[in-house]
Amino acid sequence: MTLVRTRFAPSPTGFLHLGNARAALFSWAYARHHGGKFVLRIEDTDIERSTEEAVQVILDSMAWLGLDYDEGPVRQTTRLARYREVIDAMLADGRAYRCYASREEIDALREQQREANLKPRYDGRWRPENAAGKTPPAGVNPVIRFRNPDDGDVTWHDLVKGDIRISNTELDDLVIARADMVPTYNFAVVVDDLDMQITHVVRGDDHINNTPRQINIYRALNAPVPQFAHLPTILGPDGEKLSKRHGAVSTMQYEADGFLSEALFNYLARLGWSHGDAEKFPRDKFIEWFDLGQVSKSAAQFDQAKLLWLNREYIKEADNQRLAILVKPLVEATLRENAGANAEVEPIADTPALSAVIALVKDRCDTLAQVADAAALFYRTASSDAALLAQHVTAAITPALASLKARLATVVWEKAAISAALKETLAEHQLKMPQLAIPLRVIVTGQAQTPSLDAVLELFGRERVLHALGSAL
RNA sequence: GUCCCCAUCGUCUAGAGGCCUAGGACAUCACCCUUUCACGGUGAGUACCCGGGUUCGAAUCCCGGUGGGGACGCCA
Repeated sequence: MTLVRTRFAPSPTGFLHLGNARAALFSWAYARHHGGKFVLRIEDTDIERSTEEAVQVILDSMAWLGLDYDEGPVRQTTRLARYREVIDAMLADGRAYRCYASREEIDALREQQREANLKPRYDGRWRPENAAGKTPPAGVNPVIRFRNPDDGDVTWHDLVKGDIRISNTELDDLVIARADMVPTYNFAVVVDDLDMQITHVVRGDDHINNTPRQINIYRALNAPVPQFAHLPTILGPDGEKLSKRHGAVSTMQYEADGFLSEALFNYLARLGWSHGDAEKFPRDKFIEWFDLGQVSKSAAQFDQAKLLWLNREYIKEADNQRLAILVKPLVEATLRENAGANAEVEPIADTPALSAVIALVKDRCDTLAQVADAAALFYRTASSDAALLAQHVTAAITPALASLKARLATVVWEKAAISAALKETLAEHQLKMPQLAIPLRVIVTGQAQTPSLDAVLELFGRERVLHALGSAL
């Protein structure tokens, strides 16, 4: 029984969108489930577009989601000599050859084929047998092409999609090294997966069409072919493919938007994979249950509403101290925003304790951003809203408010006693709770809707409540 | 255009020939609870793409359409 080794091999050319993140997640889970190893490789052979920032984003995203790797990150640009070595060997015995065709020439060929309703394919014009009489044009650095088999089929049993067969007549001699000798994707992956002894290649199904080319290279290298598992695409809310230029959102954006990483983890795990009726499960259950056989074959549409539901669920059960740490900067940002851009805003007060505030408000929040908004109420000086006051604090209710104020001045300051004071006032003035509660909310908090009033008053503190009542009456 | 992949409620999915008058979850709607807003509880509606086979019997197997997605780079 060979050890399972999987890898995640993103290219650092922008942010890591959800499709990539899920490929990483499934690849990671497969290795973890089987007690294998998970390798991170940075595919940075596209030197033009690869950036250091993008590498960092990949690292950050994986760390946030808790996808730990056993080896790497290995950068392809550090392995150039190795690719060169393999290419030289292939060149030496004709498994690969130099092609001197210019880009313009190839473009023209493709154009011509498209017009004839043919699939654009390289025609083998610099294959040794065709180039016999030709002299390489002076000053042209050739690209290296892989000599693909001319006939026969390439077949493999995909662990997600099942048996797939593609005819070699559909393929052509692909470029494996650019004119500057930097290898291209299809070649570098094979050499890397080989050298890193990857046993299971788990990746997006947009790579299905690359797979037969890669299998042919494995064969040319006389190397064992790994197992392949091609995951279905994640579609955006509009049913379009998620891509960097179309509606895709960076994984880290979800953190910024107030999602808990366990919620995104769970959502991504459940998107395109299932375990019976299980909807909400922790990461260790996912590892225990995960297998490629349960991955669905068809593309899945991203559903923000369901992610929000999971986020709400995880917020509800999250430790309040932990939430307080995550939410504090958001509350301060909200206060700063309310105060105006230039205003000095001090760090939020210690009383009431942020964790206590969060405990009270979190039930009604989908995101940490909403938690912060709700919590900010307890830390800003009540901005009295004249219109709301006029609407709710009528002459009819002032006597009751006054007697409540008197009671609150002496009552023991805790929820039950405050509640009792409210009820006594109601009885005395023959009122229903909403008749008193809403004006009081408006006076104390500046808004008509808040969590349970007794709890809100308790957290606001006697001083602030009496002060607010004093200025309103 | 050529090739490849896919097809169950609006969405994610369960379903491996009879257990399916198709189950769960999100969303929606209704009712209940209620100190407002929420939370919570109960319930409802909504789906097997179409057409042919195979079979005593098909959401499940086969073929053909249709629809969607992907690939066809000196990108990955």
